[in-house]
Amino acid sequence: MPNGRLTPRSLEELASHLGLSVGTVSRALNNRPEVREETRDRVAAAAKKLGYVPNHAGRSLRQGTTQAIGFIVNSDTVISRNAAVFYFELVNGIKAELANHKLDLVMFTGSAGEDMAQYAHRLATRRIVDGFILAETQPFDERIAAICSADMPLVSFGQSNTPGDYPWLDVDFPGMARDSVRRLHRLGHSNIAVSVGDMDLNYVVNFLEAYKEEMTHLALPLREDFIFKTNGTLQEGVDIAKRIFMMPERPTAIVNLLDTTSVGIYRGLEEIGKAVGEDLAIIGRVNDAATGMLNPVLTGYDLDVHAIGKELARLLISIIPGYSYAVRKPQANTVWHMHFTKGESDAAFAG
Amino acid sequence: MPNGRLTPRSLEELASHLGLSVGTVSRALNNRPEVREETRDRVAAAAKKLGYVPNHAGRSLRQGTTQAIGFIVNSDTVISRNAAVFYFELVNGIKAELANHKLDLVMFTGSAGEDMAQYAHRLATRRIVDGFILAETQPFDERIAAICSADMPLVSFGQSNTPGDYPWLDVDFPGMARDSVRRLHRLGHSNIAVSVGDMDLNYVVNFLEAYKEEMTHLALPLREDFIFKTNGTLQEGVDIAKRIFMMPERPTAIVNLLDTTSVGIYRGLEEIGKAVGEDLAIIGRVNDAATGMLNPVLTGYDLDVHAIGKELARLLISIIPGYSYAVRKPQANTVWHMHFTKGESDAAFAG
DNA sequence: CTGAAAGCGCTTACAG
DNA sequence: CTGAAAGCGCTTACAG
Repeated sequence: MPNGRLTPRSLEELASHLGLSVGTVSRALNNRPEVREETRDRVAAAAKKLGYVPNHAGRSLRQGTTQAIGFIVNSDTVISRNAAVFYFELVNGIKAELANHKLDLVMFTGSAGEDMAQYAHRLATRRIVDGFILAETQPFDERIAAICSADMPLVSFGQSNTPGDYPWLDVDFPGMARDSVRRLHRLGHSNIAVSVGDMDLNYVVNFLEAYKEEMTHLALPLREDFIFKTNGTLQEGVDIAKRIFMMPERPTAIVNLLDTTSVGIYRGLEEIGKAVGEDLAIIGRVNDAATGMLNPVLTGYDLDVHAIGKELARLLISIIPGYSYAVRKPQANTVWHMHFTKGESDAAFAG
Repeated sequence: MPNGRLTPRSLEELASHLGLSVGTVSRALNNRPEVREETRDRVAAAAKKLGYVPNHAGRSLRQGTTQAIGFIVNSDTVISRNAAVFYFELVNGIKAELANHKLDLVMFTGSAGEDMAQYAHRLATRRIVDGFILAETQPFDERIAAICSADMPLVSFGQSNTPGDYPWLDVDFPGMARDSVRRLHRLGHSNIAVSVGDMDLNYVVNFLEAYKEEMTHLALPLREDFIFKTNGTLQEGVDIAKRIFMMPERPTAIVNLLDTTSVGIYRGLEEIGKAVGEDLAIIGRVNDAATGMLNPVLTGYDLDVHAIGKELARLLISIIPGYSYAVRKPQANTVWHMHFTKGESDAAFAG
């Protein structure tokens, strides 16, 4: 290589080192059938030994493809900071699947004060990746419009009302709301409260809607003061517990959408000397890291986040042109069901 | 645009739409002084209206630059999952600074079973970004060698013994260890324990080393069973608390490197009916999300993570060729001091 | 002030 | 089976 460098910076350098043309070297590296086996081996050995890696921009420009997938997530709100662990796990799942197709994952985090729609548009039109997985969908989500209008393959994690030709995968949070209300109702509870997070997020809206529907359907009291809105901090959970026991007609059960709220409520009840279960039945999201240590054991719903990541990646691959070899029938619009575990926090109504 | 598309896919399309040459349009978009103001305005208006964004591969290939920075972090270990929130906040800080230079940030997360050195080598040689910020350095870190050998600008968050021409920023965890031991010693404690995380990480090693040095220096007992190693789960913190009170000659104080360990110890002490402070003095990492709710208030050290992110970005920019306009004297090798807050968890030795 | 042309590093029809 | 050449979308000396 020039000036004593070990690693070739271009095919040109590698080719001249081998006494071959760039075309042949390129074909060899890409395992084209037409190249002689001996040549292929020689090229592969040299590339490996010298540490040659194709220049990304060159390949990308020529092929119109980048061999990478983008994952877009916000990083500024309190909600997403609580969700940080969740997203790291999701990313691991996505990567596990992408690795089968030699695709890389890059993560784009939007931050405070940034116009996410504009950011998404820039990412999409720059063609920096071959497709996007988009998290934290909103009821109307301009990021989706931006990506679709750039004709980029897209899978959204969470539904949205924004129209477009993209598959989504959504967790069945409405099912969690309905089942929880029914279960508590069967246990004799009528005054069933709910706590939710940021109402800008589509899944939060849907969860709350399902709660209301089920309460109405069972002719249970639907009261504004039984609906607690939080930003997902522990402290808010503590406060909810305390507030509940200052209400003249208080809820005897609560369903929490966010795991941190459940943890906070446990703590709040302890502070005011009330018992989880007997004094307030709780159903929530179960999750080793956050609620795994709660005592009594939290009754609720958990998710195999890693598996969700893999499925999102599969969905995306199925719609990226050029990966049709990998296409099982594109299973658009997947509803992902949650897994219920009976714990000790949902005692029967004490009367 | 061809076939009714609104957004031009190339300069060529935009230029012919405007009746100009690609060269002129390119110069106008890049605000070159030589283009006539009227032309520049006309081009800018059309680009904005039609939503033109330059193709990334084309620009990158020509300029040899990508206008993006990479942030590399692991995502598989328990430690990093605890650190997820930390890294999201760090990323926000990095982005805030990069935005001043019109640089994007992309995050690369390594996952289980992946050879990180190989991954780093691939990223670096592919020239997918203009420089890297590397987190979670190890005492010997092959990722650093891989990036340096590809001549990519690099800043490491945390020192490493791996040689190379790169600046680092390291938090003064050794200072935390020394100061904590001294403080507890002044309060009358001799049996001072310590808890640490993954010994593969450089900062953990350095923290422990400093603890040992200070204990030795003050002629305090340096015992293997006073050193607790954890993976950073709450449960391990709980267990540490319980184990301590089963020891024949037990520590009367402990310094925790990980915030989750402090939270776990509080909980463990409560379970066995011991009091934070009186029964066991605790100094730890203070951090709103994890330890903000502890009662009594945790004495310890906190970090302005957002500011660290900004500083890392500044360091990196100062060494990227072409950004010399932004160079304040490159302040390599920054030791970042922690901020101490007196709480209520470090009571004096009770005798 | 603008246009025509070269060239960044690849891949891939097209010849041979 | 291999080489020579075109072209992906940009930027930038070089002319005019």
